[in-house]
Amino acid sequence: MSGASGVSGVSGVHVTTLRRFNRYFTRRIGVLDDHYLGQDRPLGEARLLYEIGTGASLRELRTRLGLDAGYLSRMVRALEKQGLVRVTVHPADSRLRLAEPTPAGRAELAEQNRRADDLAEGLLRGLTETQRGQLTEAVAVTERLLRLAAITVRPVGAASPDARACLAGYAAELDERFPEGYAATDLVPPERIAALLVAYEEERAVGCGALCAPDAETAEIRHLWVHRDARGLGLGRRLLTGLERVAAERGHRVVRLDTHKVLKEAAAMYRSGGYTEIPAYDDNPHAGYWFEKPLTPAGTGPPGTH
Amino acid sequence: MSGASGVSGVSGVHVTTLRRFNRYFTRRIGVLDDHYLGQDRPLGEARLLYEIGTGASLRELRTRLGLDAGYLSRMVRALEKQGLVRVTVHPADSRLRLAEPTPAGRAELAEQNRRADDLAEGLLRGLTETQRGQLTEAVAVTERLLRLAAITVRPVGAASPDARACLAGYAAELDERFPEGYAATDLVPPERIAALLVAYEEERAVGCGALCAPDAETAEIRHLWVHRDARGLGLGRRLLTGLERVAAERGHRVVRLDTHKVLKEAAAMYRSGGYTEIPAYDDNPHAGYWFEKPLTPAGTGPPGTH
DNA sequence: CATAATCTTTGACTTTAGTCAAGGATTCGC
DNA sequence: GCGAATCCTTGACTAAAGTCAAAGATTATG
Repeated sequence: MSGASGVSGVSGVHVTTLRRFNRYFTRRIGVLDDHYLGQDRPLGEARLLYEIGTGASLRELRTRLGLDAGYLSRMVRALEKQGLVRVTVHPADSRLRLAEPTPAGRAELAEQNRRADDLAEGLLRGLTETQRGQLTEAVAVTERLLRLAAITVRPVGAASPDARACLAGYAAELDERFPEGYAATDLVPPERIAALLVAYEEERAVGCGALCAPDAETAEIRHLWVHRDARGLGLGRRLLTGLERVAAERGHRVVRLDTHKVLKEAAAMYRSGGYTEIPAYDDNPHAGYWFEKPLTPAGTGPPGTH
Repeated sequence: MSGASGVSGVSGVHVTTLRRFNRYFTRRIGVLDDHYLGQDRPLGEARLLYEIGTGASLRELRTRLGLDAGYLSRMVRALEKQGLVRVTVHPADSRLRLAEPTPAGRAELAEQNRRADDLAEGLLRGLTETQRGQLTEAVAVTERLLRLAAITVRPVGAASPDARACLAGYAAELDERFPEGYAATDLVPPERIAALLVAYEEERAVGCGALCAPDAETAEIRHLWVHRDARGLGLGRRLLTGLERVAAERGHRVVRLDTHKVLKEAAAMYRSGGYTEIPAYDDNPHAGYWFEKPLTPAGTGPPGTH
């Protein structure tokens, strides 16, 4: 029916299988879901209540649900009239409104949840325990890969808000994990960052990696970090190879990096990514391993995803 | 958040994973899909055009899409006015109307298809070839298990339309596969069928199996069949065990069956299901193997899915 | 501190989606 | 061949979903 293989190099089998699944899934599960969750309530309101969850600003809801401001305003008002949510002014910015569920709203959310659980249970009840395990496994793999596929890695200014947010997240996490702690002042100052890549999952920054250029020959990778929510997807590796490509494009011939003794997974990733351990090249008090890897000149190999 | 494990015996991990996936998938893919496929057209019309495909009766469309008759009638009329479909009277039954796409409609369908392909390709492009393979595999397993979970097996009168349709499908297929052919008159007449199970996938009969009772001691399984579209799901086994349970409930102590030399897969399934080959117990000209299996009395073991 | 930008509300719409019931045209079942 | 059932159409609605623009209240910015 549809073309066997596009110019993109994506095989037609994959496209066909994914499309068939998509059709099947949205038709069967999506429909059920909408029908049961909404129950006596218009779907829009049910979804809105769900997204409000334990509380959210209208602005957030507007972008998350992609709704018109006027439409949202009215729906929130409707939920408020039904006694399901309470709307307050944001304490710091009084242009913003915050919506949070009342006890009645929470009860309704719990009921929504119960029904969704029932739905899932009903589905699984038709399978043997072995099959349930297989389904869970397959579903987890699917989700992981779909998420990974949706993440884009882009170069970003080192002083941009997304970059700062990621670096702050990085520092905060290291401060937790390092016995000696980690201060924001331990970060490389923006002006010494030669390039910075940020990974975006649906416009949300979920990881970063910086490149410094101590000299023309050598590049140094620093602050490679992936947000907790996006771990286990293979994103660290993607950021790493992305940084290597940038370094190669800029004419560097070798890339080096260090990592803390505590971060065993990181060290393992570097080793399996072609890095070899070398003697200390600086006196970074947080470093426990130093690695380097020769770069193949830019232009070799296929163009990567950007 | 949600209960760890319901009374149903379905573990909470499975429920949670499935729900999370459902949420993620419908939000991310479903939304995209609707948005792209519809384009300038209301979703309802786009979906209708899609379901019309190369042609379909309004009655079929109505049940497939679950629409109100009046609503459907008007939407079809709208598509007709836009020059996308043509409606004709069914040649055999002039109550029925057939809708088929005009060249313009076909062009629009092709465009829909192209966009859906693009969407899937765009998704897959973010993955390595290995990952694409993993995704395709995981997605296939998921679909297979979700389908299987949705199939119900019910006892049905041997003369009911569903039963007749299945038996006709069975006969037609055997006629194709047996070198000596198979006539509808080779089927067991309805009055000699003691019980008949039909498997339903969303109200469509996709498999059957009959039970005869030559004597109080012995039950005989016949006409076990699964529709092509529903093969590879493990449905044959489910019908088989269902029939065995019915036989046990009726007090039979042994169940027997035969199968054609050509149907190697069937023989393999019987063997792995606890059947042992025995000498011919009748002179069925189509039989090549004869099997039997002792039954454990009813009431033993957990109650099964009905 | 004026001006621009942001966030929300409100009024006035339109479009989509869907329901219900009456009735005409056929076909089925006895 | 007659009544029941089936399939479709039409009229008359309702509710949900969504759009657009104007305007009020704040907050950011040069």
